[in-house]
Amino acid sequence: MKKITIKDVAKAAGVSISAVSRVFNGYEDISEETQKKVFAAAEKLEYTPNSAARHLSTKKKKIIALVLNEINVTRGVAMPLEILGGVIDSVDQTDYEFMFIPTDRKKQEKKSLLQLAREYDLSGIIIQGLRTSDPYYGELSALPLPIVGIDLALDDLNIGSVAVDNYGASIEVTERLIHAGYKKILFVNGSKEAVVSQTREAGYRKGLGQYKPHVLYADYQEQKAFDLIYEYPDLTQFDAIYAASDLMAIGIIKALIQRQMMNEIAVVGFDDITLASYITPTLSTVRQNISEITKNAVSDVIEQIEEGRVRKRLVPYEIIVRESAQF
Amino acid sequence: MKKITIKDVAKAAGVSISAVSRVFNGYEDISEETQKKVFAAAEKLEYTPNSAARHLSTKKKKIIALVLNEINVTRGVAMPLEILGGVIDSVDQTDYEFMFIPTDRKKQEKKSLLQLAREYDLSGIIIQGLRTSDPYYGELSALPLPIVGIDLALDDLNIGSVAVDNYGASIEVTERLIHAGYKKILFVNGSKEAVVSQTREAGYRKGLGQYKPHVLYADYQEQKAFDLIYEYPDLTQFDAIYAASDLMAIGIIKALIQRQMMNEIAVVGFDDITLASYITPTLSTVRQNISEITKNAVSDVIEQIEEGRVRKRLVPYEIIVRESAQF
DNA sequence: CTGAAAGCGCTTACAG
DNA sequence: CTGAAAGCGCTTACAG
Repeated sequence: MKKITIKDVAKAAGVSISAVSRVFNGYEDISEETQKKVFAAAEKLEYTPNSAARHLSTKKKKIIALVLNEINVTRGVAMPLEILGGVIDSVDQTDYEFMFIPTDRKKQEKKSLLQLAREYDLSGIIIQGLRTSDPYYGELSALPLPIVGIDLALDDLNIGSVAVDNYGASIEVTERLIHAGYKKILFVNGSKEAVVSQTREAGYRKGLGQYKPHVLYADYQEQKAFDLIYEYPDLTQFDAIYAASDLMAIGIIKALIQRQMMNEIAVVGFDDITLASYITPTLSTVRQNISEITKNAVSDVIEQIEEGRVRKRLVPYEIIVRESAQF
Repeated sequence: MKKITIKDVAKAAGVSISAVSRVFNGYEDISEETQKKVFAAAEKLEYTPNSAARHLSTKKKKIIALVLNEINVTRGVAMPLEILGGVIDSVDQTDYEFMFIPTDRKKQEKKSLLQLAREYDLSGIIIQGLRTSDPYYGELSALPLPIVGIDLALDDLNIGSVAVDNYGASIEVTERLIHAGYKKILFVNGSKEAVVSQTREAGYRKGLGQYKPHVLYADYQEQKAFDLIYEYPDLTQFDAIYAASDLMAIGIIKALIQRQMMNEIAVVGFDDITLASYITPTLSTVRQNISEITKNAVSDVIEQIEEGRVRKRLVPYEIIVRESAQF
């Protein structure tokens, strides 16, 4: 493939490469005639400035990276895709460049976040899906770089965060269940390492008040949640099950149906994934507004980059009542 | 954020920058001692070669880009995510770099594929989600660059393609329906512009043989498919409906249930999205093996880059019989 | 085995 | 308003 560089355009337009560069960067002090010649030549040659060269020579870079951890774990859960799409759309409306950096445990061990930031001259990072046990998690506080975590509750005041109000939502779910007469509530949590898990569990415990907590862990997996409930010795001690994710709630519903106990136990999930409204019975759950989250994440990193202000932001949730739990 | 460059490492290690570069690029003719000093210095400084500088100065670039069109159209359909994850995993196992380029109509109009390729010095492109009406679609044939389309049936022998055998699958679905006694089959297609739509429809027509085709279009939308079937004047003229996507099939099932006709009409979908096995009745469909598709797409672009061989590849499908159609 | 130097394709003070 | 030149951080023949 033939390379077309700024020199080719300059020659074709009969001007210097400085002139071409200035035209492409929207400088004001360029005669209209030069602009026209440059654009004409560029168009004819299908010229685009080379990204690497531009990045290398430009002073103030404007690149926001979205670092997504473990995106391909669960088939059928489109949340990382929604986040990706949302962040892309938001960044597109600014003059920042977008960069997508998928990661996982192995990659984290090979290259630190700081190295990643240096490698690509990042201006700021939005990161999602981290567990407390991830290498990047420990690195966060020391990072000399604007950073916003999604679903990441760190006390560190230098790290931005945007998350649905997991704590408040869990309190409300629990309290409403209690008010509706469900006082023996089992909480099926994901993993102890996920920050969201901890927060949701804390809300559940808070919401319970005087009532006794019961917590099991199913690692955010439908099958594990199914097994847990299917094999649980004495389910009659519960009248409601609140799961930290819809997928686990669905596993629980299947197990309850098998055990013919769906009528005796209410089930509430979290996320409002697509499946929630398609299964039978339809699933009551807490909806996260992903596009609200991504919009804020982007505007917050930019604010952090440009003004240094760090925000801890909670995005409102919505409780969706469907067939699996009336409360 | 302090920049650490090759100079800092060279100074810290007490060698020239050439030596540092050679060590990082795995050259053989470097004394072990130099290697150790360089690695020690690099580690201490958390140095990583700057990507832009490296790209600019290196001769043979090795970058494979995944261009995904319109990723955020349908909530709950995780296929683009599966493709993304699959391509990332495959590229990770090679010495090529991965780059993600999301696009849409507007972006396509602003920057051509050729310009994109030049901007990032791409070695090869994997592209998915194109419709025949997209600007990039028309550009494909003239692109002087290794390219593999997913779900893209172009006659052009210079463009690689990997796709499930849409034609064969549609023939088999149709023929099996006929053999099972369903001879009045309605085909609900997506859009006329999508290449996959055309291929699936062709298979349907072929499989019908002597029987009469009936085709409607619902733009791959559940709601449109629902409306179409819900309002269709005389459904008794059909005994089966074959939809070009699961999502439309689900809309159709909902409409048939509303009209109390689910028992009289068999429904078959395409894709095997997660929802297919969760709805009631569970959906018979054609499964695409996404990971097989992505694996082949990556190995095919690389083969095209390195050896110039272009493949047109069909990946096997699997017909999944569930409750909505026994055939 | 090692270093000095040219060059990758841009941007941006600087001088005119 | 315009061009020549330095510099961004690397890689890679080249000479030793």
